Amino acid sequence: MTEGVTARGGLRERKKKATRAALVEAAVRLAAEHGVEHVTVDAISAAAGVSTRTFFNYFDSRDEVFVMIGADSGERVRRAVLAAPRALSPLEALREALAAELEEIERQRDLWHLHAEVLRAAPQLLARSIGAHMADELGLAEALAERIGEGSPLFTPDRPAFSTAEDQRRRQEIGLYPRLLAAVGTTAVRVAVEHWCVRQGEVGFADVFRETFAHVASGLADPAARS
Amino acid sequence: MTEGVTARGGLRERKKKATRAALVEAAVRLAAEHGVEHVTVDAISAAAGVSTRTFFNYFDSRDEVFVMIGADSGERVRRAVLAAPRALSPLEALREALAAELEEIERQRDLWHLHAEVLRAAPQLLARSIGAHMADELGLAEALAERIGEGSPLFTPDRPAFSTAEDQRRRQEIGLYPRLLAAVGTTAVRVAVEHWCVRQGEVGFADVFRETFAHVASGLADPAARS
DNA sequence: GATAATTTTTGCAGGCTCTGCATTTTTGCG
DNA sequence: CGCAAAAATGCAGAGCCTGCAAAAATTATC
Repeated sequence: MTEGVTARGGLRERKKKATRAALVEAAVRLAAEHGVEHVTVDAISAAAGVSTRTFFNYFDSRDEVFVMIGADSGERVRRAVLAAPRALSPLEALREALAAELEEIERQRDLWHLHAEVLRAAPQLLARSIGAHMADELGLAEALAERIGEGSPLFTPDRPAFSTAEDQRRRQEIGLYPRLLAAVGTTAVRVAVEHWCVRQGEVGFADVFRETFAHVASGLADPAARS
Repeated sequence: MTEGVTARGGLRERKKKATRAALVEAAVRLAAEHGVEHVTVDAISAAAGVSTRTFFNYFDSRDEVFVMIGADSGERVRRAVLAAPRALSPLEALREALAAELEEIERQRDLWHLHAEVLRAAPQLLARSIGAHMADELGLAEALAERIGEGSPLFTPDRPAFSTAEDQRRRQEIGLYPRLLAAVGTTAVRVAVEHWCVRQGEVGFADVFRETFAHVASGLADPAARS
């Protein structure tokens, strides 16, 4: 296997991370070559050197292996939102937190580009990817609510992502504004990424990102109607 | 079968609509009773009085039957956007178009409430539902682009929703602003609906909807910082 | 009204996804 | 080394989904 430079945690933990990464990489590589639909769990598992059954010990479904990139993005963004200078408005704080995270992702350019290509050719998976992000959305809304000072500090940085029954209760505690902020923020990121993917090469991502948030901050005023 | 009062189209066409509706209703009813996960395609088909194989002639996947409500919403919204008075800003035009469609949906209250309950208990399906709406998003962006006057009039009201290869090309024709507008608009609707579901009974949906779009129009300014 | 053409339904075979359970292998530790 | 915990594996089985060809239903035509 690949040699883990980071010796954090026991060998057991490192091996699990390695296996997971191997599965993701094998899956994305195979998908880029043969098309997502023609990649079976058997093939992914074989390429990663584990049994088919083991695959399902790591991922709940076949599709999940294609969308599980940046699994810990959510937590970093939440922390950044809470740590942002209080001089920033909520929207600005969110913008900066997301911008920082996107720079982080840019650093793993290659794998991410391959991933983006795979997802772009598979709208069905893109949908599920959005769904995965939606788990983050609720946590992000909580972080924003706490930053704004609304409600009690029920935020705990690392928390299981999905828990239907629990979510229900948590949703009730959060106001409309923080939730809208979180939702629109992630939506803006998605649109920026999509738009940038389409115009790849023409413009830098940072520019697209800034422009997108400028539109949002202006209340989506008609850019054609300059007065 | 149920007697179609509307005699439009041949018997064949009416029967297909009836079968589809029967499948949806059976699915939702069974899901509300036993939980989505425990409803098999066999059970749905049996309850609707058709074979299992026939189910898959109507829906591409088991999940689709749970999210296929308001399938023609997208087209109506697009038409409304194009028909809106030119005095309205793009965001206002979109808001009014969506508001009208939501009123329309409210009219089929019962089935929709059951549906909402089923989806709320199944985040995985909610994700797919969002995905289904995303197909509309692109078409909505086109309609908005045309209304704004940007680019050529490539909008044709009724068009197949999904066509991966084709989408690619269409995306390139649309600017960032219309796409962002479409995405944020549908996101705002989603947040409004979710928030309203959680606070059911406390407030009317129309109020939540107005408040949500007011936030968006204000550029998501901090409502706590009144100056 | 009977027959032909078209569409829809259906059964069936088969592959893939995913789960539970028992077993084997690996790892952590004294 | 030997023992306990954790992970990987094999296997059986349910369920999802897709071609394909035969059967049934609807529409068109005479």
